Amino acid sequence: MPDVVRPEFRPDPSLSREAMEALQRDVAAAAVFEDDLGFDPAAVRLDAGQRSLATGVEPAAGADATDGTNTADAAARFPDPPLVAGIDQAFLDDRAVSAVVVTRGSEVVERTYAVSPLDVPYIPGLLSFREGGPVLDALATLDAEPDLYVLDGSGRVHFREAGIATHVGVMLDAPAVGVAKSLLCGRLEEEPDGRPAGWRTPILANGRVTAPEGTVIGYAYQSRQYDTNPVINPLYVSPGHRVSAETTVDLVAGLCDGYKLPEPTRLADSYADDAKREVRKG
DNA sequence: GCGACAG
DNA sequence: ATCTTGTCGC
Repeated sequence: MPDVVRPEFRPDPSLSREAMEALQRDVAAAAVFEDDLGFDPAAVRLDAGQRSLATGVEPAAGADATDGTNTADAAARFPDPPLVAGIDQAFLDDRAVSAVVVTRGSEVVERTYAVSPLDVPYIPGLLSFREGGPVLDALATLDAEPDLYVLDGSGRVHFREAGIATHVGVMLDAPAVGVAKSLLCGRLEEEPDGRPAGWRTPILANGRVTAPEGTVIGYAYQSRQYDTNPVINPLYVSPGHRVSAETTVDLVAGLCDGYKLPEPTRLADSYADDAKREVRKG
C-alpha cells in the first residue's frame, strides 16, 4: 500500500476553518508543480506499451538479437505503462464510499473501496477535509503502489493552490493530478463553449488564487464532444503534485478513451456505485 | 453588501 | 454529491 510520508498534513476534520486554511498553505508550499513523474508520461496512453507485441513488430530496431539489444530498445521505446490509480466516491447518509481502481494501460490491476464516516460538510475550498481522510482509508486497503493518482476534483486550481489532488499527492509524495467537472476558481484563456474534442486552453490564476495573476494553474480540456446536442462541457484539470500543468493535460488526454472522464476515473466511478449498492443492502 | 463556489 | 423514468440516437 502507498505510504503516507507526510502524516503531519493529514486533513483533520476537527480543525477550525482558519487552521484548515493554514494547513492548506503549508501543503501548497510543499507541493511541486513541475514534472517529477518517475515514468514516461507518453506511456499512459491506453494504446501504448504493447511491449511484447512491439518487440515482434519491430525486428529492425536491433541489428543483433544475441546481445539483447533488440529487446532493450523495444523496452525503452515501449515502456510498461505506469500504474494509475483512479479514485472516486459515492455517498450514503453520512458515510463516504471511496473506490480506487488501479490500471496499467487498458488492464485493471486492482480495485478496492472503503466506507468512512463523514465529519464535515462540503465547503468550497475545503473539500479535502471532508473527503481526504476517506480517500486515505481506501488507499490503505490497496496492495499496489501506483505511479500516478487521478483525483476527482481540483489540484492547483484552488484558492490556496491546495485542492484535494494536491493535498493527497503531497501526503503520499507521489505524482497526482486533479480532474474536475466544473471550475472552482481561475479564468480560462479562451471561451470553452462548443469546442471540438481535443481542444484545450490554459486556466489562469485570477484574484481569487494565491498564485501570481496570469499563472497557468491548469487546463480546460475538451475530452469529448458530440456532433450535435447536447453540448458537453470540458474537463478542468490541474497539477496535484510532482507534475506540470502541461503534462497534466497530456496525461489526462492519454487516459481518456472516448468518454468524457479518464478511464481510471470512470472505472472508480462505477465501482463506487456498485460498492454503495452493496453497503446499502448489508 | 454582492457574487462565486471542486464534490 | 444525491433524489430519479423515460427517451432519443448511434
